[in-house]
Amino acid sequence: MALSRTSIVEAAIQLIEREGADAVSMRRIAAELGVGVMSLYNHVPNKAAVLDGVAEAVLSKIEFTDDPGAHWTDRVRMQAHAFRQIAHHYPRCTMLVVSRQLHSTAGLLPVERALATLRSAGFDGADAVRILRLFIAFIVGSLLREVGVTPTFAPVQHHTVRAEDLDQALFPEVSALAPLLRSCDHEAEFEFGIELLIRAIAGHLSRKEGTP
Amino acid sequence: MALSRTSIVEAAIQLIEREGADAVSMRRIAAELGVGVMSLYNHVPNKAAVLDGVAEAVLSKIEFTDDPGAHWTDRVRMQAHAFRQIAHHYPRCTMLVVSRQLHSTAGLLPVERALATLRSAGFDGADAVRILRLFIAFIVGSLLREVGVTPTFAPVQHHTVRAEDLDQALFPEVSALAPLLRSCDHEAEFEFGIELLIRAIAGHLSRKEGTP
DNA sequence: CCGTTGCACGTACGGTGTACGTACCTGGGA
DNA sequence: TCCCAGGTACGTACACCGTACGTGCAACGG
Repeated sequence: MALSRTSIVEAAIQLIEREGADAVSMRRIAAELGVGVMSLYNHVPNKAAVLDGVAEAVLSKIEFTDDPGAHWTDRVRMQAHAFRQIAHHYPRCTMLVVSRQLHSTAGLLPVERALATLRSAGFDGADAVRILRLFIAFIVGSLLREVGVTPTFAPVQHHTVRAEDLDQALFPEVSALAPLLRSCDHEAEFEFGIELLIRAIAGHLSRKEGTP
Repeated sequence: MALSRTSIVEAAIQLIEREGADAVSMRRIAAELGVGVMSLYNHVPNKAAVLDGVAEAVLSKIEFTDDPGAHWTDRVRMQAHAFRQIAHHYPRCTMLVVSRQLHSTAGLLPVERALATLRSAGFDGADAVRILRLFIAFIVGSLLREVGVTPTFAPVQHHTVRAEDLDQALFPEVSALAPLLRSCDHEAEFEFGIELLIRAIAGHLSRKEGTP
């Protein structure tokens, strides 16, 4: 396969998913492609550009199956889940996506869809932007926890601290709720948050249109 | 000053805040302290431990002025803002705090306070944990946007894309709301999100206790 | 036919984390 | 008092990193 920007980015993605973000180096990418290190620089200005490309590529793989006829709450649900699904397909790359601010138009399509949905629901421009930012903050924060819990597919990774060696007098609630804190059904947590947010902004909407 | 783990971590914090996370290296830290590189390893096992120490130290500087007598909504507000204030004092380090999962008890005190507040408000254990995770996700996501917008205190950093070179036919909403998207009053956005979340969980609570 | 252009490549430089061996200085027993 | 054991600071060395630079080859337009 001919060397190209996209083939380099693709190799970087596979390398990240296989061995983690720390393993990414120009030399490793070149070896992956069976090519000299400096040949990469004929297609890519520097390493940062490769990482930008990774974020852009992953982001553009979100599958939006938007149905403009559905109720806006269902559309919001769909878009949130579509955004979240990339974290399952590319868990290691997700950290890159959320921790780099991108300079391309790749991230604009989700934004456009979301704003259109919110506007069609009846929110004015300012509220639509605010609410979009609220959802993005929640989704990004959730993804960060999910991928942080699998830093290197570590076997069992004792969540933070062993239960028995924390002072029950100093942390009564934490030790009482330790089992709940240790385990986390990410799917259910995400669902809970999204549903609560949707209800909240629905209330925000009806409150603005004139309290019923 | 005698070399020690805390002095090394403190030097790392100041270095990060002054020159950014990329500038952090064991050699730079040693130079900062006027000391040989390998002397650091008498007090710290490796670089990752230094970064863990930075996250732990920054997190432990949160000032909680919790008033157990206040209404639980006010206590939640206070704790959320206390958490957020570290992003203002240590913007560059914040990225480290949110992108590393920590293995110490430093992060447990905020968790304990939050759980106690939620329990006193009437939530059961499972809901308290869920709601705490919801708030953390929102706060972390918000901080990530705030610090991401000032990656290196860049002068004006054209937010994502210049307004004029995006296709208004492809992105009608984005281009129409461009001014709103470009500027962001982080304080106001955070306030909006927190208030909406508090109202939402208050509704969640009254709905569980028996709909009024 | 020749010149230009573009791509793959090797070498080299400064920087990184850290394993290892060495020297000092200090404290406690003989 | 002597002596030595341990902790601390240090220098050297190695493998790896990103990438600036110069070289050779193959394709193509004149």
